[in-house]
Amino acid sequence: MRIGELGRTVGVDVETIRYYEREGLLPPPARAANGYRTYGPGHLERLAFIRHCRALDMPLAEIRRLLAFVARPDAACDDIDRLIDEQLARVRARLASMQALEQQLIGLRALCDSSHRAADCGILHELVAAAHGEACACHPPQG
Amino acid sequence: MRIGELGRTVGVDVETIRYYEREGLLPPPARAANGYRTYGPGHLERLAFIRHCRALDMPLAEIRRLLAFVARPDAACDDIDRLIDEQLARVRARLASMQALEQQLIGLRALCDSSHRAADCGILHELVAAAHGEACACHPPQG
DNA sequence: GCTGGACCCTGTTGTCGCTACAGGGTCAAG
DNA sequence: CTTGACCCTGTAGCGACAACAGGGTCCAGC
Repeated sequence: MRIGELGRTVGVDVETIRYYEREGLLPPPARAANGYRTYGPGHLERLAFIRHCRALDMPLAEIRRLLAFVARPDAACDDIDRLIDEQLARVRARLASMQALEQQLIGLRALCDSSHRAADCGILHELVAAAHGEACACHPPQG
Repeated sequence: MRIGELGRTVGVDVETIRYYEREGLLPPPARAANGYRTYGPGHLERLAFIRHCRALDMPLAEIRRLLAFVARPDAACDDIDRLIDEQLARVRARLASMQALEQQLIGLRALCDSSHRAADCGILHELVAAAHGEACACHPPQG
């Protein structure tokens, strides 16, 4: 199996596969006489594993840690739990800040809903007022 | 006003201010005899505007567009509305995908909650199963 | 035999929004 | 006269790729 077929099968770009190899996430495959990379089912499985973890938005460093657990099945799995918990905490923190951001944008959008000149635009006024340090819908006094 | 005072006042790192100047977001200030940058109230206002927009997670390219509107107050503000709408759409799309991700991680976490060997870890099994293309809690059949 | 196009290779550079140096200059206080 | 805070330019790094440049390889069709 060559790199193109592997990429199509797993749904990963060819350049990304080579990148994972450079980064040590995927072991270097055998080479054909012409220098082409030749992959086996083990590579396919490992790449699919990486892709799945990436779909869960895990950074490559954490995937590396997980791959180490796959290789050592006798280790305690407390660390795996902790890894997922950390990941969940990060996602939730990011979620909260994005929800706040959504509210700010909704407030800003409500200030302008008809067609007029930029000079009278509530959105622009609000942003400029913020620049003056005045109270604004985006950054109310309570923080 | 020198760069350090400007940075402290607005709450922007000194290196970031120089970066904004390089990127053309902030006009090059006058220089003192010793070469130090010398800022006036106009710079302060503009930098605060940028900072506020960045707090709304706008990419620098969009802030550039907004700054162009501030400079031309007679332009129609439809584009400003559209810009905020686009921003809101991006935030909401990201929000939806992060909520899905949170659910996937919760499902994954539920598979393992006691101390045992990695070989028996439900999380690891699930991730490996995903690598085999089998149905999994993270990527259920309906997509 | 020869050409076109799909595929493969290595290596470098670009993306975004900073951040962190390295290696120097300037200035006021002690 | 030295210390330390501040300033300068320029370059490299981050994460996770994407997008080339500039080549080699292979197979089908004419």
